[in-house]
Amino acid sequence: MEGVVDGSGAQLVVAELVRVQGLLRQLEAHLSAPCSVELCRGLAAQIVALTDRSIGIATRSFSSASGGGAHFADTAPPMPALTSCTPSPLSDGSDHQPFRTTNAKKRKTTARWTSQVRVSAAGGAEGPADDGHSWRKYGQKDILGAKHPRGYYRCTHRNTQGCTATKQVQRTDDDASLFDVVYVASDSYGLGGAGYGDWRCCDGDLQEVVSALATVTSAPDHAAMDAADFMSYCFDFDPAVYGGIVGTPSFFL
DNA sequence: GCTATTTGACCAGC
DNA sequence: GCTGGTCAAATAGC
Repeated sequence: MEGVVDGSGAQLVVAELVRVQGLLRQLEAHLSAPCSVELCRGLAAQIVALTDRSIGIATRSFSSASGGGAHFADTAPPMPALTSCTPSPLSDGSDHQPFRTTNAKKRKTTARWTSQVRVSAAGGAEGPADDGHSWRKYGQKDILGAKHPRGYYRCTHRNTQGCTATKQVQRTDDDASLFDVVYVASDSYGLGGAGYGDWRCCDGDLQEVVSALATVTSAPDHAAMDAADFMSYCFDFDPAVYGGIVGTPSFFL
């Protein structure tokens, strides 16, 4: 069996496989030492998600090159289900910047990466559905021109494991059942161009969110990624858990 | 008593 | 000086 993969697709697949290899090594290390079941489970979930994505990327590459000798499309598994992601006002092609290096530094001088999504409240809850990570609220602020205050959350493991991720949650002005959630990662642990291998936070899911941000920024063909790829990278999106991300940001650097 | 949340104050960037 | 992000003391819930 043979196939032809276009260059960008091949690069993405290779990048994914490198990540899989790294995760497997982490898992192997944990298996030979005292290990949190949750941590190992998180690593396994990441490996599964990455392999799914690799297959999906390869499938699309083969499909796009169908006129040039692709042969895998009819046998490869489908892409992970991300079809619940629909366009939102956040990705309307305006100058909105859902994923960016933040130039406007405030206080912190380290580089920061943000990822913004719009999520719906779970059953009319006060806030967006639990995203599966551990957050602790540390502040709330009325924002000029906004009808609703913005809540500030940091990783629960900030003090114990040096996890520096934060997120901001704000109810949208036009629809009280929707929330804009901004995840923020800093490069305190070498995220800036150095990959994602220096995490000390044991919250596997959160670790993946932020490490994914760094991986995307350093991916060789990140510009070719679409919104589904982005969400897949950043959240391993599970609508059953997250309560429905109704908007996926356009990819931006 | 411990942990999480609230909220006013403080600080830095513009 | 204004605004947004963070700090930290006070408070609430378990």
